[in-house]
Amino acid sequence: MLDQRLVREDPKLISQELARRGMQVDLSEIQLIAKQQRDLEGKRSTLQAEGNLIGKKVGQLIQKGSSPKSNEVLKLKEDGNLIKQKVTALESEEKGVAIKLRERLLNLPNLPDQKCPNGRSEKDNKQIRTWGNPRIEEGLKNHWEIGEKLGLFETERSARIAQSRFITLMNHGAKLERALINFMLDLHSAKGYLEILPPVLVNTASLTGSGQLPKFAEESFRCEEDDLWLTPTAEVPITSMHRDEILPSQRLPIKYVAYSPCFRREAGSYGKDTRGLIRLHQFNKVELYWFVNPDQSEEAHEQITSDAEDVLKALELPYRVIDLCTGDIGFSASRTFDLEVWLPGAKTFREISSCSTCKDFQARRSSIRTKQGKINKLVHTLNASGLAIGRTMAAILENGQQSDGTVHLPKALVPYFGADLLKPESTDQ
RNA sequence: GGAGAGAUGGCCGAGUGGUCGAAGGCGCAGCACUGGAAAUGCUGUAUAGGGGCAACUCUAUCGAGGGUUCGAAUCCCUCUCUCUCCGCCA
Repeated sequence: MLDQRLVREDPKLISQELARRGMQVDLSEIQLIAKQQRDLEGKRSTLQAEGNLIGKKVGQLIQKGSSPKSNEVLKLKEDGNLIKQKVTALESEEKGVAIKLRERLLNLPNLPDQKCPNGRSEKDNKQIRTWGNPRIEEGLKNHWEIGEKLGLFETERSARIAQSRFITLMNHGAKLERALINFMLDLHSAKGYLEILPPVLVNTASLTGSGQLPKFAEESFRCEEDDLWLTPTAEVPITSMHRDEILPSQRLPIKYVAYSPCFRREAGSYGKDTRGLIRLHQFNKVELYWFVNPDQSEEAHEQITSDAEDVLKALELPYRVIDLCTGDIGFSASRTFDLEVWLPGAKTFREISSCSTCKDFQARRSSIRTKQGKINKLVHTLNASGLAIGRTMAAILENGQQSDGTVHLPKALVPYFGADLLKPESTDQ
């Protein structure tokens, strides 16, 4: 959410910055609403001050022995009633305006960072750096071909169990998924991240707090009868961990690592990535999340990105880092670095982690502040996948594939998986 | 699911119609005392919004929403949540 003070005082700046996202937003109306709200509040509180004074006078008179039915008291009561009527009217008007204002504000995305490169689509994203040597050969297989041959997962039966875009991992596939989750959690915990395992059903306030609602309701699965939603990312429950809190400045930064399953409806992506592990309604992810002092979010952004990169390095997976342009960053983000892993079978780089700074955008929606001296300031929040597990498995399969049909596993995984090679097993059911 | 109890500031806890944003304690911060500390003493210590260069000031907030009243933490209604016991259950 944007600061309503900024909306009142400098709407031009907002429309200018949103234009960098490719949005043409006329803020004159919302500015008007914001001003209206403040004027009503001013009028109302002045009136209330008068009313309070009358109340005090009546109390004093009665305590000094005046009769509650004396003319003086009756006159004051009458005045009080008059004011009460006016206040009630103003209040209901103010409430309506405030709700309208909040609605509008909740639908506006974050302002892009000054350093976020201008652009209209992913074509305008900037590559920052690359790591590793992408394996480029003809005849390499896609990860689902490898996985199916090795009996790692089951696609068709999963559609029977649930729908398309669900997967059932089996045998070594299930074990590899588990190994990856544990490996990543351990790697990040060792760096000082506090591990949490949050609820995956979250309420409407949580989804609103991190920015998924109200605008993207069609992206999440919903349990209508309970006002609960399946979380699309652990970012949602983690943000709400500290909703409505004031965090002591010396406690910051707070760094969490969370494993959670994630659920996305993937509305509007019919026919895209229908095979394999890339785009599923349910997938596993290890998420990194920071709450920081507002003046430290830029360094934090570099650091959280580098922490996510460390996973790819440890897994020996070539990747590149992309600075998303203003037209491609998400709703809550101010700046985003995507990590894209090389998939030699698909001969392409695929997003495997999104590292964003939301600055005070989520903090304002969720009311998360920190005390700096006497002043309370909104904290800044950052999140990064560290990493998406399914896509990591896809990358491992495609990068580690060998001509004999086996898959070589990165050394770092051996203690978790128990072997350095995936091969067809006779234990298949 | 059944029965009961409760929700007050960072925490504990008092307050059942009048000047209460709220006693007292704990915690925290500053000052004094000390060689330094402990102990002690004094002072200060909620949040949001508005006005003012500032000192400061106005309004709201005692789980949430409504009502009664000139006036509500206190009375009435509705809801939510928490706790205890019983039942069921991974």
